[in-house]
Amino acid sequence: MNTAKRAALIESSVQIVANRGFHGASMSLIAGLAGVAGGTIYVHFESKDHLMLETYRELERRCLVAVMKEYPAQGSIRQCFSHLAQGVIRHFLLFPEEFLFADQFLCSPYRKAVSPHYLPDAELSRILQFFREGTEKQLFKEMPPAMLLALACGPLIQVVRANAAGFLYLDDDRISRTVEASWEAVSV
Amino acid sequence: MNTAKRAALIESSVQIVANRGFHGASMSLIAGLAGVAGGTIYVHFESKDHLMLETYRELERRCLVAVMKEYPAQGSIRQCFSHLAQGVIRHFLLFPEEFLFADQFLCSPYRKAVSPHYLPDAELSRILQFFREGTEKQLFKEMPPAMLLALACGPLIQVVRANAAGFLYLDDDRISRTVEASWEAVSV
Amino acid sequence: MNTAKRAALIESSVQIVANRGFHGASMSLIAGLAGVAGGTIYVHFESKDHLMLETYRELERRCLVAVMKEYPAQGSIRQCFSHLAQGVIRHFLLFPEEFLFADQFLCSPYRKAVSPHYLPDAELSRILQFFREGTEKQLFKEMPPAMLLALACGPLIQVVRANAAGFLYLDDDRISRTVEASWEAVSV
Amino acid sequence: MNTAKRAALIESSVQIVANRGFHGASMSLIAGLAGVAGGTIYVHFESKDHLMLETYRELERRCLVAVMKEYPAQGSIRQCFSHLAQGVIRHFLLFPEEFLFADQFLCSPYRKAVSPHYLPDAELSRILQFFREGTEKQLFKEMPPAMLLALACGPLIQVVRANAAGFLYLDDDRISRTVEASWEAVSV
DNA sequence: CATGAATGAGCATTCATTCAT
DNA sequence: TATGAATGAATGCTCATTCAT
Repeated sequence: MNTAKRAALIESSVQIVANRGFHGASMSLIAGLAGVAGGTIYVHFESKDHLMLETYRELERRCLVAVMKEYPAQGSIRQCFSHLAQGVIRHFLLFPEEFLFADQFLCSPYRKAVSPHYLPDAELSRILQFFREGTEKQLFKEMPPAMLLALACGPLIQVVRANAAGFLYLDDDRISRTVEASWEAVSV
Repeated sequence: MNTAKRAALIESSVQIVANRGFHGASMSLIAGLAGVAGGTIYVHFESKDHLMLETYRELERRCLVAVMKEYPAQGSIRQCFSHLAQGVIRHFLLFPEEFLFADQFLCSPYRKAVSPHYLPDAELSRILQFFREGTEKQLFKEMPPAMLLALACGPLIQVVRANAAGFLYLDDDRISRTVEASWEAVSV
Repeated sequence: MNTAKRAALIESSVQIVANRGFHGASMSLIAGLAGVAGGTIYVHFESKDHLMLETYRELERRCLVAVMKEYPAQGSIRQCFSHLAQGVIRHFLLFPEEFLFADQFLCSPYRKAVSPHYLPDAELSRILQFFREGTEKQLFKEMPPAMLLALACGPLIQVVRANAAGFLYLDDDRISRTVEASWEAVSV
Repeated sequence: MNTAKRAALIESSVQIVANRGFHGASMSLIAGLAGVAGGTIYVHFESKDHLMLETYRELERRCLVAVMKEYPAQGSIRQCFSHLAQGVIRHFLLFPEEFLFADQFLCSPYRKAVSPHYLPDAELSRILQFFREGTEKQLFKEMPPAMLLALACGPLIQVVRANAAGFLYLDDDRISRTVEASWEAVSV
C-alpha cells in the first residue's frame, strides 16, 4: 500500500498544485507527471480530495520531522523557539513547492478537512503546551496559545511566502532576524 | 460599462470563491448567484481569469480606501502604523469573505497576475516610503522595506485568517494586541 | 432597405467566409468588420442563413453582370463561349474572395437554398438555350445541357480554385488555354 | 489505438458533414451517430479540426486505393488516364457522402491543413510524373503538370458534384463521355 | 496492482438572436 | 434605423471516475 507509486503521486501533486493551483491540477496531469496511468491513482487514493488531503498530511509530517530534528528539549524556551522557527523557515526554503502546496491548502476550503488546528492533534498539544509553559514563565504575553501561535507564525509564513514568490531573498542573516521578529511578536 | 450587473458579478465571485475555492467556483454558479444569465459574464469580463483578477483588484481598492480613511498623515510613525494595522484587521473582520478571496488569490498562482507587489504601485511606494521613513528615524529595524512589510503584515494576516477559519475570536483587546505584536516585530 | 450598411454587411460576409469558412463566420465578426453593431444585421437580414443566401445571390448577380458585359450576342457560338469563359475566369481572378465564398456555398448544404440550378432561373435558361443551340448546330456533343454546363465549367472552376489556393499562377496565356480546354471538353 | 470506435467516428463525421456541412456538424451529433459518448471522441482525436483532417485523409486514402486497383501500369498513357478518371468517378458515385465531405473540405479553409497539393506527396509525384510523361510523349498540352491536373479533374469533379446534388444522373455512357471530355481538355 | 479506453456530467465559452433605448 | 447589453441554448472540450483486461 505504501508503494513507490503512491509516493510518486504525492510528489507529483505537490509540484502541480504548487505551480498551477488546485484549479489546473487535473488527475491526469498528476498521473502523467508521476509516470503512472490515470486509473492507478484510484488504487492508492479514494478520490481527488483524498489525494490532496493525504498530500497535505505528508507535508505536515515532513515539516514536523524536519523541525523536531535535534530539538533542544532540555534547552530554554528561547532556544526551543529559535530552533522551531529556524527549522520551519529552513525547511520550506529547501522545499518551496511544499510550502506553496501547504499554503494554498490552508487558505482554501480544503482547510476544513484537517482538524480545526493546523497540526496533528498530538503535536498540536505539544506546541500549545510549549506556549502555555512560556506564558507561565512570563516569557510570552498573556494570551490564548492559539493566538500566540498565529502571532509567532505570521512573520515566518509571510517571509517564506515573499521568498517563494520571488519578492525577497532570504540569507542566514535575514532568517535570524525573522526569527527575532517572530519572538518579539509574542514575548513580553 | 460599469453596470450593476458587473458589480453583482464581483460580489458573487467573492462569496463563491470564499466558500468553495477557485476549484468549485464555476461560472454558472457565479452567474446564478449574481442573478444574471451565464453569457452575461462575458459581456463584462473577458474570461474567468479576468473576472478573478478584477475581483481581486476591487477588493484591494476597497481595503485601501478603508485603511486610508482618517489616516493621521500628520501623526507620528507609531500612530500611522497603528491606524493602518487596525484598519486592515477591522476591514477584513467586517468582510471576512473578502479576506478569504484575497488570501486564496495571493496564495495561488493567480498572484502572478498582479504586480510583484501586493499593492497598486502608487500605494505600494507610499507604504514602502513609510517604512523607509521609519527606518531613517531609527524606529524600524535596518532592513529592506519589503521585508519590514512582510514582518509587519504576517501577524495581522495570520490572526485574521485564524479568525476567518473560526479558530479565534477577535475582540477589541485582541486587535490591539495584534497591532502591538506587529509593531514589535518590526520596531527596534 | 438597400443602405450602405446592408452592402457593407455583404462585403463583410464575403471576406469572412472566404477566409474562415462558414464555421468561423460568426455574426458578431461579420458585424464588426462591417463596422456596425451586432443587432443591426437583423435590421437588414432575417437570419444568418438569409444573410448567407443574399450574399451568394449578390455574388451571382455580379458575376453575371461581369460576364454579360460586351457579350457578342451576334457573334458565333465559339466567340460567345470564349467571352463567357474568359469572363468568369477574369471576374473571379479579380475578386478571389467572391470565388471562395461562392465555391464554399455551392459545396455546402446551403446549395439547397438556391434553385436546383446554379443560376437565376432566367439566366439559366439562357445558358441552357446557348448549349442547346450549339448542340443543334452540331458544335457541342450530343448531351443534356446540364451536363455540357458541368463539363465546360469544370476546368474553369478547378483552375480558378487552384489559383485562389495559391497552387497556380494564371497569366493571360494560361487563361486562354483554360478556355480552350473548356471548349474542347464540350465541342465535338 | 485504431479501434472500431475510431472508425465509427470517421464514418459518422463523413455522414454528418456531407448532410449538414461543417457548421451543423457538432461533436455531440457526431458522437451520437457513432454510438459513443461525447468525451470518447477526444480519446481518439485531439480536436474537432483533427477529426476533420483525419477523416479527410482517410477518404483520400480510400479514393487512391480504389483508383489504383488494377491500374494498367504497362498500358498506354491513354489507358492509364481512362482507368484513373473512371476510377475517381465510379468511386465517388459509389460513396457520394465521401465526395460531399471531401468537396466541402477542399473548398473550405480546412484545405490549408493538407499539403498544398490535394494528394499525399508520394502519390502526388506519381501523378505529376504521369502528366510529365504524357507531355514528353506529346500527348498532353505543353503545360505545368499542376495545371494539367486541374484541367483534367475539373470535368470529373463538376460532373460528380452535379450528380451528388441531384442535377444529373450518371450512367455508364455518361461516365465514359465525361472521361473523354476530361481527356480532350488536356490532350493535344 | 496496474492499465488506459470509455464515460457523461460538467466546464468555460460562444453565438444567433432579441429588445429596450 | 441603429444600438449593444442581455440572453440561454448550444458548443467544443475537460475531467474525475470506472472497469474490463
